[in-house]
Amino acid sequence: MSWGAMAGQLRWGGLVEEGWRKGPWTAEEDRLLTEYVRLHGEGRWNSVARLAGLKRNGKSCRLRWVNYLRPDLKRGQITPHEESIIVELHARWGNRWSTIARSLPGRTDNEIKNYWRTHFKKKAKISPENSDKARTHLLKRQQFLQQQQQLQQQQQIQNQQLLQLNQLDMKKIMSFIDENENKAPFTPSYEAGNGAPCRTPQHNRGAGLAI
DNA sequence: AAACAGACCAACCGCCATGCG
DNA sequence: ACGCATGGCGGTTGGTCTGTT
Repeated sequence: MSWGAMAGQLRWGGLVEEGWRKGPWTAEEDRLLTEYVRLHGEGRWNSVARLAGLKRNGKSCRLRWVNYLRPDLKRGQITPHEESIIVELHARWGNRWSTIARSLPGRTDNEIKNYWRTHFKKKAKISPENSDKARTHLLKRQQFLQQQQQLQQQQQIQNQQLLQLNQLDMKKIMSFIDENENKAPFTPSYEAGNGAPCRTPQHNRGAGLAI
């Protein structure tokens, strides 16, 4: 565990009122949530705690999935093209981040919001005398981020290949379950048992789910 | 080498909209 | 029509990382 995660757990005290955990997510929690969504689909977030054995409230689970775990997320630096779209759409819609995010596949409202705040909100504060410094600073940082992005892209390709393999496996498992439903009970290691994969269309109205 | 400043981003909170009984 | 549960959205906070002084 990283120092950050440790600090987070110390700060948040692990368990809080009603037994819900707060603070940074662990790899194990991510795994449980991913597994839950793969089996039950998105939605019914308040059931996640019960069904996946997570000590997180529904809101926290949804946020984690939407902003971080979704397989279709495009990680890494915002491209100049995306930036121009953000600028244009912000001029049109203002701070309607989820609306803007709908026009940028793979980007979340949170990501765009953060990007806007750091790149544009503060630009107004940059005075002429220190704008050069800021520019070179930004340039160096962007070079660094570009390197990071290349690494992440490589990793993402590997992850997607892995995911495809997993999905194939899941299909096999699900068809196996279907075939054997009345023969032998399938008991995964976590509680996925009450069989209510309720993903209604009306639950997909938010930006996070729209592609 | 250490202190500091700023950028970045994950995660939380509160409010609001919607669906359902 | 009403109240409750749930989910979505925007704003904010706080920790980490990196570059600068």
